[in-house]
Amino acid sequence: MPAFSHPRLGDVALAAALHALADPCRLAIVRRLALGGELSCSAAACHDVPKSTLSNHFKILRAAGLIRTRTAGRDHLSTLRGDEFETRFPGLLATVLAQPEETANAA
Amino acid sequence: MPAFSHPRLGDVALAAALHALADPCRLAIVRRLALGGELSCSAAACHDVPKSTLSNHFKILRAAGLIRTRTAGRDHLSTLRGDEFETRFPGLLATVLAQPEETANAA
DNA sequence: GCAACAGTTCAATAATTCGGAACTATCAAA
DNA sequence: TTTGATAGTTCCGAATTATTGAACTGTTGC
Repeated sequence: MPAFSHPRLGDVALAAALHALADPCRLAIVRRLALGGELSCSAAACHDVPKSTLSNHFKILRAAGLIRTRTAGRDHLSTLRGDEFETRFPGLLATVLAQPEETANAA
Repeated sequence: MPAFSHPRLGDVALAAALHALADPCRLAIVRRLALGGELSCSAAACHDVPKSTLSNHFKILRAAGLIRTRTAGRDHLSTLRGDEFETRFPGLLATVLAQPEETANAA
């Protein structure tokens, strides 16, 4: 794996960004990354998501310009592209992350 | 058509809301509604989207709690559920609408 | 009545997504 | 180096979702 391809944020469409965030598993990953630090694919594990699906989620997040992934041995560590994303889509990530942790069911 | 079913905002998941906004055609509809007023299905017309597709887009927006639709003769007029949506997802709609009009291509 | 129009629903097709199995690459130990 | 376990990706068939023409419902106006 000779490094990953990361889009320039200018090439990311708003629809792609929203789509990437519109998935509970991907959003959970982004939330964790927003706390800081790097996250390996396996450490991300939303409940029982298979490896291949998880790998695909990371790919989508990468394509949306949300994360940057580097290879470290056999791990692929990802970090948020927070500042860049903020520049491209001002306020978007912060607003989404500010939403209640999900459990949408008020009476 | 005995009126439409509109979810309580408390029953709308964040993922559903983001998904609804993650489509250029639907987002264009929401942008127009955000300017105020009601919009009929046919008046919404994004370029060359067929009626059935458009109808489905409205259905998705309705299910996401973004719009309310009422019947007026043979027209189905929709309005934004702006305040309710804002209460459920603080800042979300405003932030999305504040994003550049789309044409993501800087060098 | 009839014809035109606004939208929805249905059904078939197209496009995405999911996930198991196979594969690649790294690390650790002997 | 060889063996074995681990981290991730890729491949590809299955399940899900999206698209859209055609048929249908209800409305308006003649």
